[in-house]
Order: sequence, then structure tokens, then C-alpha cells
Amino acid sequence: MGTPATLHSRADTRATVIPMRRAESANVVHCPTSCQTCSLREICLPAGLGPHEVEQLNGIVHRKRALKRGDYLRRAGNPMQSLYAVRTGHLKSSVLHEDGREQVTGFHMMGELLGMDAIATGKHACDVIALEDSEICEIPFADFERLSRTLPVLQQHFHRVMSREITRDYGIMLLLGSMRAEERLATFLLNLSQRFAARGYSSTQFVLRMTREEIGSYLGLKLETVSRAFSRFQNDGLITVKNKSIEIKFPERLRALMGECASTRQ
Amino acid sequence: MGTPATLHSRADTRATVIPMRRAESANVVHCPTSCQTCSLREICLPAGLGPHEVEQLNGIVHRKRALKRGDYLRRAGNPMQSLYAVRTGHLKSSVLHEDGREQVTGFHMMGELLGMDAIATGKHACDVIALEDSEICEIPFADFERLSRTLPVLQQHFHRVMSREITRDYGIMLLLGSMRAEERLATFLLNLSQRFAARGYSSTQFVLRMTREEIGSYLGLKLETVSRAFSRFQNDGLITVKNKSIEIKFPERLRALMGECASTRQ
DNA sequence: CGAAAACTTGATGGGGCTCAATGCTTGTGG
DNA sequence: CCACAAGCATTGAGCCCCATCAAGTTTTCG
Repeated sequence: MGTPATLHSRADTRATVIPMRRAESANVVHCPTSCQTCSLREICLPAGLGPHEVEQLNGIVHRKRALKRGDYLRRAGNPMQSLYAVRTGHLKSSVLHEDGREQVTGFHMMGELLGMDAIATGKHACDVIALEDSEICEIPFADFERLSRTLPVLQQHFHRVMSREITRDYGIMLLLGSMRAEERLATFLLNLSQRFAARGYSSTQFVLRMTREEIGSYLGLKLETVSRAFSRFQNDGLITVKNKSIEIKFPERLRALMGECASTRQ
Repeated sequence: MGTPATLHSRADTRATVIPMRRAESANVVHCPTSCQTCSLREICLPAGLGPHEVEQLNGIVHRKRALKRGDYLRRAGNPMQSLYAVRTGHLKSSVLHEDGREQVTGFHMMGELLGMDAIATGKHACDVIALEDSEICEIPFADFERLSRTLPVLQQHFHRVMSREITRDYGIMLLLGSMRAEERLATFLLNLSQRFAARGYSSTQFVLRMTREEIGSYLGLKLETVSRAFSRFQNDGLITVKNKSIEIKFPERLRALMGECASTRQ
């Protein structure tokens, strides 16, 4: 089910050949797609909104900010003006310890909302970097807050999205605080699998856009440990790993592995 | 500076001797204190609101739900109707893995808002348990959302509070993902210190309301490791530990310890 | 006061980190 | 288009931090 999640952003940015509609600032390029016609409207911010409400939301969204692989969308400390939604591509967020240690706090794919960490202080708490060429919609936050006051459904949806980010974080705390290396990696793969599936891609075959080191940082492991765990999974026949291509052969066995160690130890 | 943070909630609930104003449900007991007179108004939800706005907020808050030590405020899976604010006492939140492992996701003290994890699904994602006798204000969420649509300042403040929870979570991910045991404990103590200070209590002397095991769960360590780290800190003269009483003798040395290991290892 | 819970401390072992070498992939410029 | 460099990934060997197991002490609370 679903098409393979190859996601070569260069290859499928058909939008780039269509002439631009208008440009309100040098940095922000508008492309013709609107929230109404966007394929992500059931996943992204418009989810649950009626046609008229989506139109209003569309009115404040600046569309298509293009990023090349390695580009920063935001740097920690940058003043916050907007939320961002991923249209195509993949990004990572990471926080930096004073002494230079990096902790990846999340990987983001299409339809996901970024920048909510920055509301508290007005400055971005993380670096956000494109893992491949990506396109981003920008949503000026002041406009958005204003609009959400007149559209209760939008307000509620936004609160749910922020709340979901919080529960996601709790899940990662559980992972980091009480799982062993292979459980962490299994959890990670199944999470990706599920998110690809929700976007109509294959849940069993996909391409990782991040390095082993970035996976390790996210999971609180060293890159060698990640690599070894992949190899172990492959030897056990659970998955096939070929560089960044993953095929999950036995999702249920992978799932069983998530809680395995805990039951053996006490 | 500040009074010692003994926080015997039983002892300072002067409010209980004053007659109750009204009671809208059997479970919810109203006490005469209002948001307007509450000593936490600069820390809690009313922060930044004008007198008239605080009055409106006060109108929807159900005051003083009393909890005894060990009581559940919410259980994971419970339907979510309200947010909660801690008036007195201390609580913990924890998520349960299917196999029974517990991960403490937070400790909560007066003025802090709980329940934001439950907005996404309409069900509480964590167990919330009183670590000592505590008092809670209940804020029906539907009322709150409605009110925040008419009070932009309240809306903005709520978004900031949710955002702050997200950045707090990122900090814990950093801690769990890339700090060693002693760094974690030092970070934890300094965080408590700062939160006590913000509430007018001593930043150098306070009483832990949680067990070593709960600290360990929060920090991704075993209770023995927590105990040993406390002993080590005490031997090094950084702190004095007497059961649950903590005195921080050299905050700056504790702070230096937070980034120490990283600089030694490359 | 007695039992249960919480805490401390010691001994031991293992999971994952570190260091190191090698192979592979990707991107760039001649 | 190929060659080379740089980044990325794999794998091995050894070690260390922290978990585990165990025992004894202190504190809490009914």
C-alpha cells in the first residue's frame, strides 16, 4: 500500500515550473498551491476546517520558502515571527548545550508544524536544518493568533497540535529514560513507519534522510551503537538495511522488541 | 533571601477557615481565595492580565480541590475536561510503558499548569499524583478556550505556557540524551533551586518532596545511582544532604559540573 | 512500637562508549 | 566521465559508567 517513500525533493517539485503569483518580500516566494488544494490539508493545520475557514487560513500563509540540504530554517536565538509547516522534504531540530553537545529533538516531515518552542520566549529554542532540499510554508504568528480567535475550530486544532508535541516529547523521555539501545531503535523505526503510512507512503519501505549520528543523537546513543543495532536487526531478519534504505520485514516482531528487555529484567 | 521552602501545605491553608462561597459540583469545593488575591497570580495563569481580565478568568476557575499525599489527580486515559493549576503542594506526572515501566515526566509546584498533554486526544496522557497534601485549582477547558478567544492577552499567555512546556521537554531530552549521572543530578538540583527562588523561597535550602526512585526515574537513572551521586556531592562539599533536605553550598560549582564531562571527553 | 518503605553502601558484571581501522557512497572538479 | 576527496557507515577490541544484586541502616507511618 502506498508508494515507496523515496521523496527525492528535486524530482517532485513540479511547482517550480509554474510561474509565481506574487512575492510580498524578498525572502518569501509564493507558489500557486493553496491550502485548499494542498495534498497535506488533512494532515496539516487545515485539518478539520471547513472550506471558508481554510480560505481564511490560506490568506495569511506565505507559501513555499525553498531550502537546500544543510540550510538553516531557523537558528536558536533567532527572533520568532512565524510558525512553519513542512510542505516537502525533511528537517531536523536540535538544541545545543553550552559546551557544544548537540541533542536532536525531532525529525520533521511534510505536514508537520514547527516553531512552537519559540512562542514562550519569542526566540527560537532550536536550530532547524533541512536534511534535504525542502519547501516550507510560513505562517506569521501574530496573524495566526488573531485568526484563531475568530475561528474556534482553528484555535482548538492548534491547541491539539501543541499538545501532541508535548505528548510526543513524553514518549521520547520514556524512550531516553528507560529503554535499551535496540528498543530505542525499534521504536524509532516504527514511528517513522507510521508517519510515512499516514502520508500515503509505504510503511515498510522508506529512506532515512538523516545520518546514523543524527539518529544516535535523537535516541541518546552513539552512531556506532546505532549501526550495530541495524546490523543486528538485519542479521535477525527483522529488517533489510542498505545504507539509508530500510525495509521492515516483520513489523510485529519489531514491535515485540520494544517492550522485550523490560519483561526480562524483573 | 526568601523563606525556607518547607511547604507544609496543611499549615498554610488559612483559606479553609473562611466559609465557602458556593459549590457547583460535589467534587469541586470552592474556597474564598480568588485569582485576584492569590499570591501566585504573578506566576500562574493570570500573569500579565489586567484587573478586569483576571476577574473574568477567576469567574471560570473552580477553586481548591484538595488532594492527600498519594492521591491521583488524574490517571492516564481519563477523559480530559479541565486544566489544573497547583496552588499548594507538589505533584508528579508519569507515563507508563505497556510493560509497566514508569517514566516520571515532571515534578510540579505551586503556580504550575497541568493537563496540557491531554488536549490532543481528550484523554490524559500521564498519571498525575500528589507527592504531598496539595491543593489544585481546576479550569474547565472549554470555558477557558472560549474566554481566551475574547482575551488576547490570556490567549497569548496560554500559548507561551504551552510553549514553555515544550522547551522544558527539550531540555530534559538534552539531559537524558547526552549527560552523565552527576551532570543530570546537578542540573536537576539547580532547576529546583531556581523554581523555588522564583516563588520567593530559598534557592539554597529546600526539601525534596520526591523519593530517590522518583528522581531516578525522572533523570533516567536508578535510585542507587542517585543516592551515590548525592553522597559524592556531599563528600565534595558541594551540598549537604540530610534525607530529603538539601542545602546547596556552592551553586556555581554545581553549575560548572553541568558541562564538565563534555569538555573532558573531546 | 513494629512493619514497611526509603535510603545508603559495597561488590560485580554488562551494555554501550571510545578508539581505531577499513570500506562504501556521494559530490565535485579536472 | 572519471578520479579523488570527504563524509558516512561498518566492524572490532577494550574499557568504564552505571545497572544489578545484596545487605544493612534509617525513617516514616499506621
